[in-house]
Amino acid sequence: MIVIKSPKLTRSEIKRQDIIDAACHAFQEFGVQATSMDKIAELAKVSKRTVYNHFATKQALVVYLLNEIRTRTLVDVDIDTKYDPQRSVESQLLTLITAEINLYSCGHYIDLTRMAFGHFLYHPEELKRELDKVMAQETAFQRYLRSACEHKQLHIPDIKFATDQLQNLIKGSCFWPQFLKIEAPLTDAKKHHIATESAAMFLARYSNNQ
Amino acid sequence: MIVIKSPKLTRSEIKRQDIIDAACHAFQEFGVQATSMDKIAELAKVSKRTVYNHFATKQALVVYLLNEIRTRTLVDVDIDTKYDPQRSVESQLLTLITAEINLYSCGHYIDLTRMAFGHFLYHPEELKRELDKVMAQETAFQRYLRSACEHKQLHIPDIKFATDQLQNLIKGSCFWPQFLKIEAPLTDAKKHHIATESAAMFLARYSNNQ
DNA sequence: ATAAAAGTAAACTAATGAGTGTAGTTTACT
DNA sequence: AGTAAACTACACTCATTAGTTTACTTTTAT
Repeated sequence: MIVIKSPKLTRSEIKRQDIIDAACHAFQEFGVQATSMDKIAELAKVSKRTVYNHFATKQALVVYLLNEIRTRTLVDVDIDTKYDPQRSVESQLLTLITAEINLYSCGHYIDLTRMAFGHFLYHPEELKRELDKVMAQETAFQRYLRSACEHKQLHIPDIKFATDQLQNLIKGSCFWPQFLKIEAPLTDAKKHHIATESAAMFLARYSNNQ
Repeated sequence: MIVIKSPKLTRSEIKRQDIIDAACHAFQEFGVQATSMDKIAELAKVSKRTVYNHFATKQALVVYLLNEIRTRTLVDVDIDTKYDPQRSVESQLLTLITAEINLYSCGHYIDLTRMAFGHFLYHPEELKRELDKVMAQETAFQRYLRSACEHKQLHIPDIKFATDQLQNLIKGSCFWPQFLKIEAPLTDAKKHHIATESAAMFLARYSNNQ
């Protein structure tokens, strides 16, 4: 369960935080639709009126959380994305893949996505808009692959497509099963296995060596 | 939109079918929660009481549809899954992949999954149970890969894992984007491209030749 | 032709949920 | 200490929804 916190202390802000935590928790567990404002007030141990003092409508609360979520999750994106001649491509790719897997595994990412999902599944236009904002930054792989191609370490005719392939390999094992809660969280051993195997398959296809 | 039909003719059965169609349609479009029984009656052009004559509760209607869906979607699974020495592995793999892609692309599959999803996203235990029923039959790839390994055409240490990898490559491009309605339906050219590239990557990793 | 089976419209219950209004209490700040 | 801002409990409105009841009509099958 994700919990959004910041270190301040007035009573009003504490209450507000309690509301946010409760909403976050409940939305993730039961979905937005199935969570009433009364329930949130009860969970936050706050009067219903206070909830409405902080968030004029339920929709406002949902929107606030979704924005908060996007800004909080997009912090970790800046890894080095240039090919480094000192290290093997395989090793560098593994680093990137591992970072991606860890993003998915921290729990936050999944929980947040679950919440966003419940809200957006039947609002595809809104979803697309939000997703486009994210997409702009989701190109760490792409940048690295382009760089490695320029150094003749990889041979990739269509970098966007190859990026998708690699991401599909990872998400299919690390993201979706967790998202659907049909599999237990991955152990480090499994994560490592998936990372090396994904890299191996990708390099088998696109490596320039031999 | 999926429509479940069978060719009979009493008035009662026509009405029943209208209800089922309407429910199917509405559940897929708006989600189960957001669709009221009144709405279904209205869409089916049937009195509310008639809905309740056919389905005692909303839950019963949902359950009926989900079962219907499972049995209807699982028809197409029986393709030949043995390695055929007369044809190349690549060609055979392409056949299987194409069949899988077509399953995802027929629209039915996606729509049905969307509906099931809205229902199951916050009922993980139920989801797992349903999924297990499906899993038992989702091994067409697995059977073929095992067969090809026995004929020394492929070298795969972990067949289950490799199957997942292949399926992830396909689903990531053909299923999830459609499911989320963030991409237009695939053209035949795109489908073919994804199929050949998935096969190419898979074989680059696991082929025994060379 | 007629009776049983199935459909209809419309009014109903009971519950839930979003959001408001109010009168009184607690907290924070000067 | 005193005031404004924020919190509380609680009663309220209004809309929606699952499911029922009733009195009546249409279909179907003998």
